Amino acid sequence: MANIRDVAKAAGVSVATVSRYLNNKGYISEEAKRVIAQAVEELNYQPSMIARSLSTKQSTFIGLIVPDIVNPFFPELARAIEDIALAYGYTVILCNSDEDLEKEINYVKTLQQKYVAGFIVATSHAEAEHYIGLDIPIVAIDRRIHSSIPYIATDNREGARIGTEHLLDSGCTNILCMRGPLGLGPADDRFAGFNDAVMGKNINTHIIECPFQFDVAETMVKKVLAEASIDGIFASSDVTAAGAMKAAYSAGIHVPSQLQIVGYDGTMLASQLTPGLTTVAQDLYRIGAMAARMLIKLIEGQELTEHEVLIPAELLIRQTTRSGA
Amino acid sequence: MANIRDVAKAAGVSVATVSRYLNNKGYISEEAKRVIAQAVEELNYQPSMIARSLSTKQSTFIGLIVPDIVNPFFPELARAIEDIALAYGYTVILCNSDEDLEKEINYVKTLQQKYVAGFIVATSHAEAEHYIGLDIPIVAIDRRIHSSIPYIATDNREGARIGTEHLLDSGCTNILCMRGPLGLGPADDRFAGFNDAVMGKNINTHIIECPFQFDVAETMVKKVLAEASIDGIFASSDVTAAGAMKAAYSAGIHVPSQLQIVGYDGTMLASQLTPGLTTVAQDLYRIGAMAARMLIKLIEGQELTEHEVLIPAELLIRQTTRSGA
DNA sequence: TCATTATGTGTAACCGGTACCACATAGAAC
DNA sequence: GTTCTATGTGGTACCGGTTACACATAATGA
Repeated sequence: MANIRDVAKAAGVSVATVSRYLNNKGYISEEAKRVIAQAVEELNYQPSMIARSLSTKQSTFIGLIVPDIVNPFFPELARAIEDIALAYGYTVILCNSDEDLEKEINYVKTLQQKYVAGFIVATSHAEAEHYIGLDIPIVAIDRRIHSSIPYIATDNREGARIGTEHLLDSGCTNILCMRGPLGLGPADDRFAGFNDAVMGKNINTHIIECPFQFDVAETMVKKVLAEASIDGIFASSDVTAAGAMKAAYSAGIHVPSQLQIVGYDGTMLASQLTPGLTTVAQDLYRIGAMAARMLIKLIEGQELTEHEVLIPAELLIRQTTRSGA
Repeated sequence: MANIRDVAKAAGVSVATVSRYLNNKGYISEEAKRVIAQAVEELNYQPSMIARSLSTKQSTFIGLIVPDIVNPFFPELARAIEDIALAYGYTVILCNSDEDLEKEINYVKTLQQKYVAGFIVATSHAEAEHYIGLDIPIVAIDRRIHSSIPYIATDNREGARIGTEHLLDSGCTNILCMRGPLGLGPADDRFAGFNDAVMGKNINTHIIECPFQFDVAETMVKKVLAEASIDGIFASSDVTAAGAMKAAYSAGIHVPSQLQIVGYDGTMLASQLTPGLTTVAQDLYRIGAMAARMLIKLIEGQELTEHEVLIPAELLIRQTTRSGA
């Protein structure tokens, strides 16, 4: 592969001129532009990003840290981030942390060695120290890491309130709330939103804490349905809602006539279930895209206009609730 | 950040010695090891992979090109690849091609500039020229690119045969085959497997060509169900099977008592549907992991023992077919 | 007319590693 | 005693870019 000196020689100019040409920096005559362009063409020259990175100490890699890309919540985020990154000339490095702090720290370290320009982090365990010390731009998605780190998420509390309200409007009076893990920001927020909705109303509520896992959700809900009479479920993710649907099916309980279910996230999964899952949709693409844009701004030294952004959620009424049937 | 010269100075040795120490190459005295290790520790030194890459013209980046990470087939692959890559010290760059040739070529170009060590490609359009000319290791997943490029996939023909056979065994006699796009390797193979199974049997078959998209599948199946009497569907992906389930539900056709459905892929989606989707499972993790291992072998200059690997598929019987009900 | 500024280009140090080569020493082999 | 080999270390060119600085020349302003 040709390098910049080959191009300079072929064009009959110095490497500095070629470099200026490539970066649109400083003065270059039209004539120089012409001959360089021709040389670049002839040699099929492509500048080495590695060499450029070494010299400028900058790079065009963005590290994306997610708990597990297999969770349907994350591919949509990743997709958005990748789209924006591509548009701005960045590439995305995929990291699965498995919610494992050590793995996460390790990743950050490794990627620093590789001069990543910044991180988008969709996982965290309050152990913010590992991030705030870094002199690399970071944007947090979904879960807040630290007040100093820009943060983008859905307005989970309001979203959960809307979703629960929908169950209420559809006539549910015995509601099971499948809240997410205690201490996990978004899960806590959604639970708060659920409470906002039922508070003061004459509603029987059952609360269970359930991880964002299909199997566990199915098992837990099966048990609850056997013991209590429930006519509505607010699940704090689509995956756990899917588990609840399965449990209802096994128990011979018809959805939505006997039991109504509202999920959360608005992933593909929700739309592909039968019956279609009514869900509180996060605008995942918008969140991802916005995070990517913010990160790139930070990387390129621009000021952020907003430090924390809450995106409104939208209720997608489908067939697991009666108004959608 | 400290560099290798700082370490050398602190340890009172030359950079060459430090470099040898870091790479476990050549002779180093125990004493030298000790002082260098100490200096590394003190300075919290981390070698720059960028500089190393520039010098060695190698890197530890693997480019993963998929059509769309949002398709539930790919996250599981990506996950496996990432796991293996991490274990061997590589990092994965995520690229969504959208089946767009230009985008794909562009990606390859960009990543070459960034010195990726190799590609794992899960997308292709027979336009293999863009890959075979590259002097970078490539491994193809799922879809064959060219005979010169190592290829790993499920034994789709046999998998489809097993899946179809299962419908036959469960008593279906009017079977709809939702084949994937014509000309797409795995889709053609699966269709061949379907034919292998029904050939010579006294079965009515209906064939439709259906892209791997939920909505399209739902619409197409709705139409077929309205016009013909079908008691079994072989879908060549879980996503399209999910679409078929939805169509049956809308038409008031009960699964599996009136209509049995077999999907293909064995993604999470299949297990999360209600009723659970009987599906021909690809061992996605194994495929991804194997592809990653093969690629790393190639990158590191080792010989490949196998050039093409077909992984057997496994039938997962769940509740959309009667033997699983 | 002379100083100043805008325009244009080249030289070479630098980013942080790698690795070739020279060189030193010590023990083994002859 | 000399040669050979194994062991250990250092100097420095090189990878392919960027950019500070020096140095031109032409145009502008006082």
